[in-house]
Amino acid sequence: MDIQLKRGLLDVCVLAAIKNEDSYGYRIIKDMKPYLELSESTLYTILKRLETARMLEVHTVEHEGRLRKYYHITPAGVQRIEEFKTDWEEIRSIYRFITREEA
Amino acid sequence: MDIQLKRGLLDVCVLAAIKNEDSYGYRIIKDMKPYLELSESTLYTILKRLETARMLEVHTVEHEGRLRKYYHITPAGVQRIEEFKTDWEEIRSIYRFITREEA
DNA sequence: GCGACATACATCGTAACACGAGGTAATAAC
DNA sequence: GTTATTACCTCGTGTTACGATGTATGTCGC
Repeated sequence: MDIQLKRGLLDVCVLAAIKNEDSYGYRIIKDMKPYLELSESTLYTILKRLETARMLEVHTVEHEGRLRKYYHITPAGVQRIEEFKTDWEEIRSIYRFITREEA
Repeated sequence: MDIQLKRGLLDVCVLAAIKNEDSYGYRIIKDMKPYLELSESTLYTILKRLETARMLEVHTVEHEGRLRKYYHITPAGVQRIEEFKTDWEEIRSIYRFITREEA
C-alpha cells in the first residue's frame, strides 16, 4: 500500500493493537501484519512518539531472560482512537469525491 | 483533520479534481475546499510532483491578462486513481481492525 | 486615483515522519 | 557452533505539508 496512505493509520493502528490487552513491540508487529505491515524501526519510533504524547504507558517485564516492554493505553490514547472515528466520516466523504463519476 | 491522514489522500484528490475537466491551481483549491482544505503552497508542490510523475500535463493559457496553467490528467493519472480504489479495500480492513470491539 | 480584495502564480525553510541498515543480546534447535 | 527466533534500539536519509513571503494583474468602492 502507498506509504503516504499508511501514515495517518499507523499511530491509531498501534493504539488499537494494545487497546484490549497490553502488548509489546514484537507482538504488535505480528498482530498487525495481516492488516498493515510495518518494520521494527517504524514501530519503535511510533511507540516512542505515543509514549511522549502520553497516549500509552510502559512497564518493563523480564520474560525468560529477555526484557519485554509492555505498553498500556491511557485515556488519551483511547480518545485518539475516538477522534479517528470522527475523522473517518470525513475520509469517506473524500473517498466519494474521488470516486464520483460525473462525465 | 489530522495532517498525516490527509497525506495519502491529497495527490489522488487533486487528480480527481481535474479528472472530468481540466482545471487550474486556484480553482482546484476552491473545488476541493468543501472536502479537504489545502494551502496554495501545498497545492503547487503537489501539482509539480504530479507533473514530474507524468500524471498530469500543463498548458498555459492567458486569461484576462493573467496567466493560467491548466492541468490535464494523463492515463497514468487515471491509473493512480484506480490504484487508490484498490487501496481503499485495505483501508476499510484496517478501519475494521481499529474499531473492532473484543473486550 | 487609491486602497482593499480577489485572482493567480511561485519559492524557501522547517519540522514531522517511515524506513532501511545496522547494532546488541538472550534462548532454542540442530 | 551456527542458524533462527525473540526482543530491543539508533542513525541517516528522502519525502512531504505548510507557513511565510513574494510578484503581478483586475475589480470595486469611495
